[in-house]
Amino acid sequence: MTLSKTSARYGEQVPTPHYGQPRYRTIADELRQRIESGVIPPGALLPAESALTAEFRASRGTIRQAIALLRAAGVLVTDHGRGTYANPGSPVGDSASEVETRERHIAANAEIASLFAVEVGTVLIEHRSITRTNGAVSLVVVKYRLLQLQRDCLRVP
Amino acid sequence: MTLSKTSARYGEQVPTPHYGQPRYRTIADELRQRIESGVIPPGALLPAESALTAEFRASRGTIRQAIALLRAAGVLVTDHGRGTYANPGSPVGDSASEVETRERHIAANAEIASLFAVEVGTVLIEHRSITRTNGAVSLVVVKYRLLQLQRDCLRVP
DNA sequence: AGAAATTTGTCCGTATGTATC
DNA sequence: AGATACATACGGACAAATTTC
Repeated sequence: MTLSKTSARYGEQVPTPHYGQPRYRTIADELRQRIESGVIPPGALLPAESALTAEFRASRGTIRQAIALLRAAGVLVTDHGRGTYANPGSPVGDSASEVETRERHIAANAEIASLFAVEVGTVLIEHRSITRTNGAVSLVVVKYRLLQLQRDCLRVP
Repeated sequence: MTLSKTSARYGEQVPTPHYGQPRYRTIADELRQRIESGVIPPGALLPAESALTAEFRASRGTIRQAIALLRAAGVLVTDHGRGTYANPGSPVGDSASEVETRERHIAANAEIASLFAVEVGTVLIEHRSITRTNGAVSLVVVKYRLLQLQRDCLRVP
């Protein structure tokens, strides 16, 4: 029911709710900014997870989720008993972009239905892809395709 | 070493130790095999996380780690309140297909505006792509981009 | 070389929010 | 509106790799 804006700010303890951005993404953005701004130079070790836990007042799992995000983006590298450090060999370091995708079934509206030459209300697959560059949404891609089962593509073992 | 009694076999449940492969990877391999072997056909929903928890006798976090692995590999797709299913796989790309594209400027509606975090009515670039396979429309892709990128690349070293 | 401390890896259980059916 | 299912977050425990003493 679309609750009005709760004036909850981060930095304090949030029980569980994720307003707007989840906590781990906020932390990831903060860490990436530190790297891009030079606070954490390339190759330098980040504070230990236990330290980040204390600083961001988040659980270790949440910190690790944030780190995993940046590791997947190639921004960070982690060695087992050693630590996590800023990847010295990141191409631009700046244009790190993450893609978030999502698929769902939808009923075709008039516009889409006419494109596919099907009846309005026909179930289609909608594939959404949101690309964030430096944390900001830079590209949105929406794909539509028919729900028909594809007998043409067979998996090879 | 010299501790020859590290065996906490317990029969079925492993308390914490990870022998050889971590548990979540073993589970991921098992799930992948089910998909490739056809036990879980493309597009079919996987059992819910709660069900997998019971079947593999693992915690939900571990199940989710396994699923995340396959999702990153493009094997699985997850919808929020719906479920996780085997990725139907590659789009068409089968027989002769033609692509028709068009690009134009549009004003952001409420939905798109919120995604980009801009005001409704902001001018965006819309790129449409219609793919016809054997004459019939099989795929429609709509991309949205900001008209001006904000202070991204092009940094002086 | 060995032992302890540090740090990341894995796993569990629980609670609550949010989206979908 | 209720049930179901995924998402986020917390806290604790132990394992494994590395560093330090």
